Amino acid sequence: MHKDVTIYDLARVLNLSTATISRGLKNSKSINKDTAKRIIAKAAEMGYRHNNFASSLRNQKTHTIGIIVHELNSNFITSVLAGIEKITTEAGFDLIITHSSESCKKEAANSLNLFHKRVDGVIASLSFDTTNLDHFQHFVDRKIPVIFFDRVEENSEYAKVIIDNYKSGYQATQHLIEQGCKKIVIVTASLKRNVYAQRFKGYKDALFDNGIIFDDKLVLIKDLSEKCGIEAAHQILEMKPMPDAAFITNDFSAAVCMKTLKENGISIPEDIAIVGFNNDAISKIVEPQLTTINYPGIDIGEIAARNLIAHLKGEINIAQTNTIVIRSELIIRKSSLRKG
Amino acid sequence: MHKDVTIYDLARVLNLSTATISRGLKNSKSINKDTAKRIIAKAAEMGYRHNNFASSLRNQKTHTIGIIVHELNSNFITSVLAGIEKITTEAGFDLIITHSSESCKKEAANSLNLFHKRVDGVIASLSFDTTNLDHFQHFVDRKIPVIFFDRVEENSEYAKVIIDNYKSGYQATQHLIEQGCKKIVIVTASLKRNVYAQRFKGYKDALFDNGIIFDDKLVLIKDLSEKCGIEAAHQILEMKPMPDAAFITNDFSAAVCMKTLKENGISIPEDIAIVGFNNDAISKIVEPQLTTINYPGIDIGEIAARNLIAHLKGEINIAQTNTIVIRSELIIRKSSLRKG
DNA sequence: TCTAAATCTGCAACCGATTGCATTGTTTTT
DNA sequence: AAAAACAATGCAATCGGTTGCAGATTTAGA
Repeated sequence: MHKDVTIYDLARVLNLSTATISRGLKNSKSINKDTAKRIIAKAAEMGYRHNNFASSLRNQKTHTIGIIVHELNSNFITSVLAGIEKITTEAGFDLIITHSSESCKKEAANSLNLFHKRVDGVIASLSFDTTNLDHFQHFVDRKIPVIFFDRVEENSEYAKVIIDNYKSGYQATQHLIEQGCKKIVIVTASLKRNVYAQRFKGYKDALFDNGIIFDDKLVLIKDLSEKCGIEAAHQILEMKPMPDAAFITNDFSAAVCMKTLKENGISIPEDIAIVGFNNDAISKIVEPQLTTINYPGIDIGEIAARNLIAHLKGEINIAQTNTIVIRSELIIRKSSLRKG
Repeated sequence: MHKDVTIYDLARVLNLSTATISRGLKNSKSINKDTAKRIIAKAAEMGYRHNNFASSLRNQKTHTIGIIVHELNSNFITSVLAGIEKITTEAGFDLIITHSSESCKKEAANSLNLFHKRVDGVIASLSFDTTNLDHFQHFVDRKIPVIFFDRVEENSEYAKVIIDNYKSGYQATQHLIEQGCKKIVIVTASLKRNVYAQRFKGYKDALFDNGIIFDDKLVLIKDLSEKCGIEAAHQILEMKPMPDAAFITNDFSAAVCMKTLKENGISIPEDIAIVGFNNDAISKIVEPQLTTINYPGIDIGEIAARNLIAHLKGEINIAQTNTIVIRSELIIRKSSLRKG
């Protein structure tokens, strides 16, 4: 096993100082071009690799951005990651991706881990059961920028990139009403999480604006898992009269729910119209295809990353740009089409 | 913005040497218990955080394991990650997760990045188009252990954790034959990748053992994307006579393919029986539910991580344990059931 | 030819934690 | 009471790269 080659080795072999080597390796303008070329060639020849620790220790910069997400297995999250990667790679930043499996405890552990790894900045989307942001405080104390996306804490001072969940919830509900639906169930998750709270608010307001009386027995708060979809279906089946529409704020749950309903002899959209949320791949595979809300993960990722990096370069201050709202849209498919 | 607290600060405040502080913080036995307690209390009070760089620089160890996977958005991968996390967290290792989006180039970049971050070990699953492992050579040169799982290079010297793809392919095909199928299409991906090559071999041998002549017009090599599922369906529809079974080596593609076939008036499993691979969530949602091969991601992740860590601790040498095979099983659902 | 400016390169301190060895003080043994 | 054993702490070098400043060399200008 050969030991690692260091700039000291290069300095010795090339008969130069470590200062010159260090500068030569990063093409500093104050180094003779030929010298720099020789240094780089010799470094390659000897298999030199830059030591991030030494340089991070010295620079107090890691050129690394930490990501905290609730889960990895959704189209939305992976497209956000793709967007983030595009921008950070261009800017020469590395990523450390962590996921909290919807657990606040794990989220806090990840946050601490990234803190210890001394990331230069953080991009995060909160877990289900996160109710406060104390575990991000260490970043604030050390002036390490944090941007949240999608799942955020609305009244916090942190920068955020989100979609208009209120509008989306309103649109989805309005669409169902326009299809002639009058008794609309909403299946969603903890209203403590902004995304669900806002969608719910949109739902409620759309009902009100159309003169439909809100009924809290039609609100099913669940965890949007597979089990949740099945349970929701059974609860819907037991309601008398049965609702004529369901707004389920997650495509996977919507798919499971639809399937369960169909197994019980219900026709979609004839007996009940369904709208999901996310435009996951599954929404195009279920039968009938699922009406849903599409929102561009890639753009959200790019914008979050771009702002974070601009902040790190001192070009902007994200503490000022508090909230960025990205467009989203209703995609109408068969699961909700009862007219024409 | 306050500067970071270091052991020098603690030493000054407590009137001790940095050596004592360092030892006290990690509860070294050679330190007076009371002193240690004072140190730890003061560290907490002053907001001291351990500097990983300084310590990694000194120790030449990062206590971090790098992960390279092709994609993040599959059940299988996320359960492998869960398994890895369980073990590494217990052992006090951190993870850096990277994904190569099925691109060998990106895989190489990730590998280099992890190398520069000086991970202590690597766990990887190859991308689609990776044809050689040169970009992992730097790890070998520096004696950094690498374990591959699932997507591996069969004839390499690296340690691997895999399932018996040959047996699974054989079982799937045998099952279709037992259902009375005679003309069985296989839809799969590049046969350069071990998993697909082995499944294909199992398919071929099962045909042979049952006296069915292999026909290479029934082999559709694709990329297992959404488009692929649609294309495969159309190719199947055009074959005369139409095949009575399809073994599609990925659940998502199988789902899309089934859907397309159904849209064209084909009944499943009556007209054509379908078997997928992976036991993804989608396999239970499509109609009819999809017969598939299940294999335990969690176990694969745990075993890979356990072996890697044991190697790092010097307990075993993974260079000797060349290949570990994990059980897998056929899960029979409606999509292939033509008999009783 | 002499000075001023420009171009290169080197010196040496620094980033923060670790650890073998030495030192000091305390307790036990004889 | 002196010697030996032990416990607790400190000294100082080390890991590898960076950078302000100074010094050396070359080039340009007068």
